[in-house]
Amino acid sequence: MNLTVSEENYIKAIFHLQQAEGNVSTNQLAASLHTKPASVTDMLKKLTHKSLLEYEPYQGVRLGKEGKKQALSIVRKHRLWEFFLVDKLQFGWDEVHDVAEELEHISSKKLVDKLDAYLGFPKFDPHGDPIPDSNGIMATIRQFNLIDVKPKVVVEVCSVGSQSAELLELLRHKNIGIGTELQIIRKFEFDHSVEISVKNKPTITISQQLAQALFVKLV
Amino acid sequence: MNLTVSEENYIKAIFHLQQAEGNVSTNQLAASLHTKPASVTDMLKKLTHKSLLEYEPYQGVRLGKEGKKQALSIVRKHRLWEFFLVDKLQFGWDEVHDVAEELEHISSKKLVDKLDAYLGFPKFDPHGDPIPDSNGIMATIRQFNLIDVKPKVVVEVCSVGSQSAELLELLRHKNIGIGTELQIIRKFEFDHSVEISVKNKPTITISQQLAQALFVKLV
DNA sequence: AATTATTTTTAGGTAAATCTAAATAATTTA
DNA sequence: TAAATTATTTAGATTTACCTAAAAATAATT
Repeated sequence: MNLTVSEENYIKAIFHLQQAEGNVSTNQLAASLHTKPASVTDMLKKLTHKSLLEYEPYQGVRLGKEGKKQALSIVRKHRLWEFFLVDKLQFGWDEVHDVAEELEHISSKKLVDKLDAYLGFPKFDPHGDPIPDSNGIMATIRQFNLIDVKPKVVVEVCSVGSQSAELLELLRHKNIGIGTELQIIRKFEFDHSVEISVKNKPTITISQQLAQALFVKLV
Repeated sequence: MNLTVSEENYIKAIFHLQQAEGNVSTNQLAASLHTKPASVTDMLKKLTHKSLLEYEPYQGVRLGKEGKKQALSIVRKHRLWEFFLVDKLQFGWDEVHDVAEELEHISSKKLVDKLDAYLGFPKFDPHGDPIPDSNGIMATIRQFNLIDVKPKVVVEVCSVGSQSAELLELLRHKNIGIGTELQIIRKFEFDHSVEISVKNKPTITISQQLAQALFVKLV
């Protein structure tokens, strides 16, 4: 099933809007895609014809089985590229979205799977959203990037960004591992470093790079 | 100047066909782009209107100043992505072209420059073609990837693929450096390893990975 | 040089993805 | 529930990048 960039963007938008409730409305889609309702209706008909959607005129739309599969593939690519941009190319976590919007449409499955392996099969992207694996399965508990957590909050480390030797060494040195509880003390604007307290011991400071590699959940 | 994917493909095709002689013909372009001459004429008019080409009806076409700049930018992206795929994602040098054809159209300049830095500012892609730098300047002497050189040929090492510590250590161990002369003895199909003789000493065997990291010129 | 062959352009048409304006269905409100 | 409002669809155009077929320009050949 080969989709155009435009078709992929519709599938992705429906996927994101569908999350909580059932059907997605034409107007919601038009707003989300910065297009007009009439254009949406056209595309819904086309994608329904391709068996990607379940759509009844005037009743909104939801993804069909094949549509879900396609959506997960696009989301997987988007989030893997975001991870790559932050972890390898030193982009800030807040400047990767637009580039990933372009990269997610590169079609090679082999590329995506090799990228995934190269990155160490990360489970969460730099915004804390789960990355579907090559079978479309992803974690359900939402995690946060440590750098996004507000001061005073207590969190528990769930996973780390990559399995690189350098990162693991640094974590051991700082006594941080999966399951470690820590409290955010304060954040410094200048270099985005974060002051934390691990297991109620004296505070330490960790760099922006390290904070971005830690995924946590609220406790 | 924002170009569509199709426009970029025309600019790139003209760039490659233009290399030796002066003007590129409509038929040449049609063949190269797998399209029809009539379509080419349409696009040539459009790109001329955008001041990218110098085009006289029936006289063929060549890139203008702005067209050259755009072409170099596309070629730069294509070759950097090829380098990335081979050097980081472990693609074979012969399976990267199609994926790079897609990646070269990603527009972010910041992405390309960061990728360049991440790769260690390589001067040649995995096929030995020079990679333009961010100002569009590239090496003029054509180099070959060692893995492409036929048995019996004597070559001189010109540059290495990356500056990684692991690669440099391996090269020191094998007594290979910039300027080293070596002869290709034979190549093994099974694992693509290459038997070579360094400075007329007894032969040694180098892996596919190492051979792909070495760029050489004929002596 | 005149004819033939080739190349290139023009003219008119198609499919994808968009648009505006008008018509129709669904929902809300008085 | 009937009218008013909102949401959605239909109808008809537009733009981009293609196409085919025919006309025009250039090049090759006798």
